[in-house]
Parts: sequence; structure tokens; C-alpha cells
Amino acid sequence: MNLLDIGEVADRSGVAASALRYYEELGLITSAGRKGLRRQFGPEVLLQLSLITMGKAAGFSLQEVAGMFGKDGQPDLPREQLHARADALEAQIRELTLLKEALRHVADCPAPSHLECPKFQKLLRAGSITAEV
Amino acid sequence: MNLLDIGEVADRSGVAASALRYYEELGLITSAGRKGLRRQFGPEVLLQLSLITMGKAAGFSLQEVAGMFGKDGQPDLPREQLHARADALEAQIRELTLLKEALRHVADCPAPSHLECPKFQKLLRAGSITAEV
DNA sequence: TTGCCAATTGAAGCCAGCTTGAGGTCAAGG
DNA sequence: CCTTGACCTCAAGCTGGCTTCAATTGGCAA
Repeated sequence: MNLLDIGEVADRSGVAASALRYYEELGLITSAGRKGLRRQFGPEVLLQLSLITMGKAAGFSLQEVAGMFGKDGQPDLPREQLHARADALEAQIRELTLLKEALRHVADCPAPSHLECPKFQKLLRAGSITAEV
Repeated sequence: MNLLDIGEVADRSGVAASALRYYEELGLITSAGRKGLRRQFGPEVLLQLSLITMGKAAGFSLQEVAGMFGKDGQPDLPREQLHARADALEAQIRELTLLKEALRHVADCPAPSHLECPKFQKLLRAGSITAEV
């Protein structure tokens, strides 16, 4: 059988064994059984972990990610939520882009105080989050 | 004088007063002085807070934000490092863009199991985040 | 059979980033 | 002058996502 020890899964997925146990506790993954005390994982867990890792990177909490999987690890995805999250990602990407431009500006603009440089202020104000200054 | 009470700053910036005190403790912002016990903030703090908020939204820790922009929005870093930072941001933006596309795909793809959809797998593998499956 | 070493458990600890609470101060308005 | 309420400090608490620890079990190679 191609069942995997937790250490094997940890190595292959890059997720720490302790984290795997934690995920199992939360119900994000399931072990196929035990050999003695030891959990044995089926190979599909690796793909599930990719999804989990991706979901985390996308800004979902583990609870939210858990909500995206049916009991059998089949994704059961709430379209609306996904689009909402994609929108949030887009917003974050915009922020990152602004930040990037701000950094480049600061690196290149010879003005003594950037906070007073109109170009810089414009960048700041472009953030949706920005206070009304 | 146009100095601001902490409550005023909180209102205008949308950042809670307790958070402002915390930021000051960390050295991210500075109060211009005190009136009795009360901190008085100069108006430039609002711009600084924009920067901080933007950095946070972009996923940086407060320490990192502090490193990018010192007080006054003056960077503590030499040009070269700033550009390196900006490059790193660009990479991060590419990652997030992939992620975003993966999310949209999942939201819209009618395949019964995304894990088996080749398009999806390709997206997964495009991310550096993915385990070697 | 023995011994090693990976895996097990439950509880506790850790970090960031604040928030909350208790108890105290003080500037301004009536 | 007195009250009010916004502010102060310091310490403790909270959430999420793990990690670490101590004590124990048991699979597998020799």
C-alpha cells in the first residue's frame, strides 16, 4: 500500500508534522488509519495540503478552508466566497503595487521629505484604505 | 496650533486610539508632545498612518513597515535595498495574481473535482507554494 | 529479542497585534 | 469650583496557528 507516515507527508508537503496533527484535529485532513499508534495518510492528502497552503496564502483562515472541503476531502466551494476572496486579493494586489511604487519613488526621488512630495502624497491617497488627510 | 488629540487622530485615520499608543510604543509614530498627560500629534502622523495601513494591507508586519519607512516616511534603507524590496514585491504580486486566477477558476470551473482538472493543477503547480505532488 | 528511533498524547508556551480593564489624571465648560 | 469625560498607565487577556515538552508506545532492523 502507498500509505504515508506523518513524517513522509511532512517531508513531501513541507508542512510540519505538528501542523499536520493540528490540521487533522481541526478536520482539515483525515488519516486513512493507524498502524499501531501511527497515522497513515493516503496520497490524496498531498493535494489537499496544496489547497490548504494555497488557501492560507490567499488569506483564508483554516476554518474557512475547512469549510471548502466536504467530508471526503472533495472541495465543496462556495462560489460567492471565492469571488469575494479573489476581489480581496485584487485589492491587496493594488495595495502592493502602490507600495512598490512608493518604494521606488522613495528610492529615486531626491526630495528631502517624501511626505511633502506631492507625487508621493498622490500615491498614498491612491490607497483605498487611506485616511482623509 | 494644529495639533491633534489621540481621539481626533483615531477618528480621522480610522486607527483605534489603543493601536496608536501601541504604534508609538513601537516607534512607528511619534507624538509632538503632551498637553498635560495627553499626547498631541502633528498632522503628518495621518500620512504616516496611511503608509502604515497600506503596508499592513499589503501583508507586511509592523516591523517590516517600520523598516521601509522610518518616521517622517524617510526610509532607513539604502537605495539598493529599496529596489530589492520593490523587486520582492513584484514577485509577491505575481504569486498573488496566480492565486487569484486559481480562485476564479475554482469558482467558475464546472468540473466535478478540481483536483483532477488539468487547468487547475497547472495553476497549482505554477505557484511556488505548492508541494511536489 | 532487543534496542533504536519515529510517532503518540495533552498541556503548555509563543508570537503578533492589538483590546480590555482597573484605577488615576487633568483641561475645559458651566 | 466642580464635574465630566477624554485621556493616561500598566498589566492582563485574546485569537489564530502552530511549536515544544515530557512521558510513553510500538514498528522494524539486527
